[in-house]
Amino acid sequence: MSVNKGRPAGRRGRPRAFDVEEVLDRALQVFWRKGYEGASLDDLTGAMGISRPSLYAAFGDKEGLFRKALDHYADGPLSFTREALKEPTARAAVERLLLGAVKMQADPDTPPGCLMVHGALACGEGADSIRQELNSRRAAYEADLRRRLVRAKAEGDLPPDANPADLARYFVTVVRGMAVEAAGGASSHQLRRVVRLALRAWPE
Amino acid sequence: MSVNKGRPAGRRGRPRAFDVEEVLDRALQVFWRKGYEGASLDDLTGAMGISRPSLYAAFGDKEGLFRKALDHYADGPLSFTREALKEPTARAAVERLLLGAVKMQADPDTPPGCLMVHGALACGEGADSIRQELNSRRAAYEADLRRRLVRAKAEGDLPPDANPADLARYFVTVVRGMAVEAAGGASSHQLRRVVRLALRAWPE
DNA sequence: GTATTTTTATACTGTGCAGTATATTATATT
DNA sequence: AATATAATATACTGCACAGTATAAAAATAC
Repeated sequence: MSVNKGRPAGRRGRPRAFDVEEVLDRALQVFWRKGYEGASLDDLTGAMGISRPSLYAAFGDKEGLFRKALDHYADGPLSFTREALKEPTARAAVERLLLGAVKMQADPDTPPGCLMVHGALACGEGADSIRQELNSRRAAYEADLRRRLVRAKAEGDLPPDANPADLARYFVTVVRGMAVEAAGGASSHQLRRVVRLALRAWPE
Repeated sequence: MSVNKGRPAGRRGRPRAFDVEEVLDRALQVFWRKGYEGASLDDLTGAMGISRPSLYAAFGDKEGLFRKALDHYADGPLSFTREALKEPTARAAVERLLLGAVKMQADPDTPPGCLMVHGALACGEGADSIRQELNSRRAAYEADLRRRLVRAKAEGDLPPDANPADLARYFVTVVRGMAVEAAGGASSHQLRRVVRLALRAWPE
């Protein structure tokens, strides 16, 4: 209990015995598997390997911890979305987005499904601010895709009669449906076949 | 408190002061809006207008009540699925299935989304039997659609290279994605545009 | 070495939960 | 009318939960 991992000198007092990013990752796994309200503080502290007061000192409260875990999720498992949208063609971007979603949602090393879908639905009325946060984050991902498709249309990468807003909503709807299926036990093989069919809606 | 609505003679003792189907419908609304674990017994008894012991006497326990509410859901809001599959062509059946799902999920008179999707995700590990029940019920709906598409293929109503299992999974995935979107506030107008695109995957 | 500051360990608090015990009320039977 | 039976109303039980108070431990500052 005297590790003091590369902390800047000048910080007085007893040093933290844990690495914030590491325990955040453990917390993310718990929230991902159980949802916001389904994850109890005993679940969280048990998986994180820290005590309750340590958690509160480092993250504020359960909601603060969840928001930090959400950021961690966006920067880690969900980072493929940013990369996907950089593909040169809209078609390639969407294909990579869908297949990336499959890979993430059915990855055997992480809980099945999607934290944002699971979290938003598995969330009573008491945690309304959490639900709003998740809704707005999901809306932001849809908006990113929509902007990418608007750009594609301007570039002639999509036919003139294509509707970027409708297409974006359709594809994120498929992604969220796959999250439900993955949470129910669907395999990545099955979901890839869903992707293949979903892409047949592509405007040619 | 002495209504005694058409109960068969010979039932001794104080008669029920409530109608079972009616309070079941109230319970369904609560579960639909809040999920299985999110619905407390105070929520339920409050909406149903009956006392706690009456609930336990009539439905066993919370899980028993939920299962009865699920049956009520299948017989009511979800009954359109049986009708949809009776359409003469597979294409018409799927179209009616998707549009019926939109109507149900975005009906302003009922909670948004789908009880089975919401219930399965908003369900901690404590209620594992509930989750399994919902998973198997959802699988049953997918199987119904698959059988309808297998029949269509045998009748020449689908091309020989069409894959009924893949198509069924794809369309139920879209339906579940729409349930997530509806729970997040999507309108029926928006969801109908999703349906229009989803149907472009239809094998011609 | 002593004081100061921050983290940690343990144990607690109040609240909401599902389920139940007890007593009362309303009906049918006799 | 008296009795048996089933449903209701009220209040309770034990438990899990998020959050916290208190004191001990581990580091820096002087």
